[in-house]
Amino acid sequence: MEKATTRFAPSPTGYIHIGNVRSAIYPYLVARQSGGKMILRIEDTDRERYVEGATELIEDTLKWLGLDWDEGPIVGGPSEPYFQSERLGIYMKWVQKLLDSGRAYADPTPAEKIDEYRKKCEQEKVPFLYRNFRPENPPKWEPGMPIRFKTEPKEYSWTDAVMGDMHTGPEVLDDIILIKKDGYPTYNFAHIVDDAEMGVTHVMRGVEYLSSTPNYLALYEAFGLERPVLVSLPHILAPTGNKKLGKRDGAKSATEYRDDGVLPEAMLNYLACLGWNDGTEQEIYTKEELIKSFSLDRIQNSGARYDETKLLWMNGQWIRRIFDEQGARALYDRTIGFWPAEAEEFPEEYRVKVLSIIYDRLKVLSDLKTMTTYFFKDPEVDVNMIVENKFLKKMSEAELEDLLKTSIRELTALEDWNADSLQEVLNNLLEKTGKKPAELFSLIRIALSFAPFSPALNLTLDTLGRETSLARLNRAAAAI
RNA sequence: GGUCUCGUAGUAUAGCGGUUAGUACAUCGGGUUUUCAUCCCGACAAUGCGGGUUCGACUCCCGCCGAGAUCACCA
Repeated sequence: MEKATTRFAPSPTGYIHIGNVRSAIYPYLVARQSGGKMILRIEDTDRERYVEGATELIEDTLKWLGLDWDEGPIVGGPSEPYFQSERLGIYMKWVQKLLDSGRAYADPTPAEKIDEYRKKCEQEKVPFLYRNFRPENPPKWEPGMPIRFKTEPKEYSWTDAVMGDMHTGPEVLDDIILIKKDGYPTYNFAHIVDDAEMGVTHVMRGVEYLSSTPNYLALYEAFGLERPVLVSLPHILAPTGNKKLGKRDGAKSATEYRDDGVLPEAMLNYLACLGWNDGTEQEIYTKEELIKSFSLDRIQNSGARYDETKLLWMNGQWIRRIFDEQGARALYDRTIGFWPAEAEEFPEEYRVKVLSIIYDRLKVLSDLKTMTTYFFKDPEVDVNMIVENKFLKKMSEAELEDLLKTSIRELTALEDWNADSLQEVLNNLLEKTGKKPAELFSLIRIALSFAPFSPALNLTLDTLGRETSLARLNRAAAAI
């Protein structure tokens, strides 16, 4: 495969929400698959929408997901600078070529005049094409004047890697603005220049650019540039409605998911497989597997709906996978910052042990905060949880107290306190008391944790330790 | 309105003229000595509509309907 040079070229207008990060993932996969390069370019030509700090947010997101770039901010590269706002001279140089060859012109027409033309067309119900109102004798360009492309109406055919063969007539071509009156280039112009200068082979972007493609084709032609591979990425749709996912739908930033305890592996996996599949029934992919099996022609060509439930399911899968394949310690390293405050006072070994008995219940790492508190702090005794429990409510309070005391006695007698021996004691208790597991175990479980759920009883007892376990059971027995 | 794109279960998708239309999430049952979860088993559930072409159409063609994108000195 030819080495591909791809780029992710976001505008620093705020955080990038998950609907957008997929357009960073696919270029990355293409670049890595071919052994080529991935470029990060910041398209900051709109000074009004520019948001301070947005570039750092973008960089953070990419780094978190493990999408490293070979050229761009921080790492530099042969085509520096990678901020469009610092490349103004380059754009002027390119536009000058067009000015010289008569393929671009300075446009002195005031905005009001343009509005007038547009309204006139609306009234006459004909499409508004600026090229029909081109100034006859454009002046020599001077700062403060926009520069337009002088288009040649004609038909264009091209192949979009996702959408297939495309064809359009001359009616879609117009004299687009190349340089704005503030001296900054438009996206339409700047990305052509930058992609050419940076050797980009695959232009991957959202489908919203599909209809402007003929204008880009005209520009490539005017410059004598070879067309890159054009790739239109369908939108990710909001959970409801048929609109593309956006911040208004509450689309979170990738970093918010990170802060909730979604693993980057899961996020990458989910997003990559939203609207793409390799034809097999595989669901869980590592980054390496994605790089290996990704292909542009298997990208779906209709929008895909964002489904957070599936993301969370996938995150659970990844949590278990890391635990199973890399061990408790590896998963623990990912949980720093997600524990309840009280956990800090306990040794790390203890937290690892807690993690290893509850990890299969986690959907997101922040679940640790609510699910593990009773391992670090004595829970408040709530007798109602015992007497109203569906398995226990048929027993009298005296009976419950007696059952608990019997259990305490047997457990106290146990010298070697470990998961296996505890299970033996519990089994013996079952036999001795003639109770069902649902009854006996529920009672002990609640007396220990006063939580809606907890891990297997012997593991909970073992982790809590002999002293704490017995103290809690006694406390509960006294309260009944 | 012009131009372009899309249309398989609630969701994401497989399929590429002949299948009991497969898989995953979700939902609903059941199982694994308590709960929650994991895991396992099972159930429900789809080719937008109408015409062709063909022995045969989810698949090819046309029309309709529905959805989306775009028509900026925003990207």
